[in-house]
Amino acid sequence: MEARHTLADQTFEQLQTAIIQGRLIPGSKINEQELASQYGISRGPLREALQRLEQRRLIERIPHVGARVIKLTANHLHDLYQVRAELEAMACRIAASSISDQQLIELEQLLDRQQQAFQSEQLTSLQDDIDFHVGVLNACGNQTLINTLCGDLYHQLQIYRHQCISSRRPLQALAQHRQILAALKQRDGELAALLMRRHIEAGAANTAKVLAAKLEDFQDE
Amino acid sequence: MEARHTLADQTFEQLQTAIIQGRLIPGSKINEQELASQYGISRGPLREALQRLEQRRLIERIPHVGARVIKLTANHLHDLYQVRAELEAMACRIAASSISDQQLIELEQLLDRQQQAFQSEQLTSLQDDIDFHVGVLNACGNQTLINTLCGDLYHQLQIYRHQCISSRRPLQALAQHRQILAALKQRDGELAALLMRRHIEAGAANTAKVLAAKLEDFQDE
DNA sequence: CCAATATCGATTGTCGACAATTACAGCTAT
DNA sequence: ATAGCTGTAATTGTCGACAATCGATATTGG
Repeated sequence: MEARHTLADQTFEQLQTAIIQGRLIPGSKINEQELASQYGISRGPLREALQRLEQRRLIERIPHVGARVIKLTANHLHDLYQVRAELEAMACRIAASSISDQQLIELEQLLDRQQQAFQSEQLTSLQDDIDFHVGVLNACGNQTLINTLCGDLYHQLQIYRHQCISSRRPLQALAQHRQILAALKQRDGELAALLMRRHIEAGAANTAKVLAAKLEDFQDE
Repeated sequence: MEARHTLADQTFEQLQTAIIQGRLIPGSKINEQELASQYGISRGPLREALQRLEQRRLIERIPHVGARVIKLTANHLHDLYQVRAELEAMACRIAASSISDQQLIELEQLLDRQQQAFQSEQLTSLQDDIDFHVGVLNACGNQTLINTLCGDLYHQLQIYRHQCISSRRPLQALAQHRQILAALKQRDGELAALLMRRHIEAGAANTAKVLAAKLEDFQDE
């Protein structure tokens, strides 16, 4: 509950989750007046929120014309995952030589909790996967790398992952996370990077398949 | 002269160059009222410009407190160049297999023009170096990669590069650019990536050295 | 004399109204 | 009937003023 208690920030967060969850459908136009009164605020803070969404590439704005939610395309998805794989592999390579024993323990505990939660509830959350990746990221210590992934790319990715919930394979993902963690433990950066790249590419292929099916259905535009 | 003719955009551009050129000194506080009247506009558009500068990490804002220009630190510089090297090496790897003959020719012509300009005027512009890198980037075709570098990282880097004009070695840089281009011509992605990484790391070391000297002088805080 | 607190000034956040630009509808002319 | 133009309505950009919050100074109690 990270409260930056300003209306613009709150509205930004709400709009972001609305977009990620698909409540604001991709490609639809955004009316400032309408949204503002809908959220019970003025157009000032709303415009600030919209601008931040634009910088995160969740919406597209044209001066004097307006804002639209971004559309989902196979190309965009491909580009996103390609950059993500490269950067997270890099994070692994760095983290392997800089991660602390404490951080290693925390990551292991995180995976244990997730495995336990899965065995009992049998349902997995998208957040679980993200938590592990963010953990590795933080361990690498490169703030620019962290900002680039957490501040920009992850939010765009979440749109696709939420739209394409897919036949996700949480057990497989969990096993891959354990492999990556083992490599980090052994300070084998190259192996960790390789495993991370494969893990992400598997997820990309999976998401892309579901997206293709979805785009097939909506033959519109 | 890419005109997005809205006051907020114009002000954003002007403020950005002001920061990059060091006219707004790093770490200094920003007064909205003062800046607004200085640019002859209202606080509305100015705040939009400030917010975009914040997203590009050229300034830092705290709610109800205000905005400050970012400070230059050796750590930040290191992180920036590390990510940049990785991403541009990646761009080379992709571009090697996707660049068109036309694009190859244009890059060569660009380098020819730069060499000619250098031989006649004996002075080199920072923009020349950027132009080549952007050219390679565009050739790779990954829009996410392009956005990440051009939209975020480059602007932060330019602050350091402008502050640390350094004993730049334009001839050496030009030669390295030619080597990279040659590798691209031969469709040797791995070689191009390697050369690009070395080229960037050389620039990083150079800039870091100058920055260290600068920080030595300003022993403040 | 120092510390904690209250008050004041300054700065930021928010609002409603006005100006500028665009999109659409209807009309005219070919 | 369609292409181009024109006027109007709707939407976005901009402004000035008000409200909320923070930092610094002054004050009071120990």
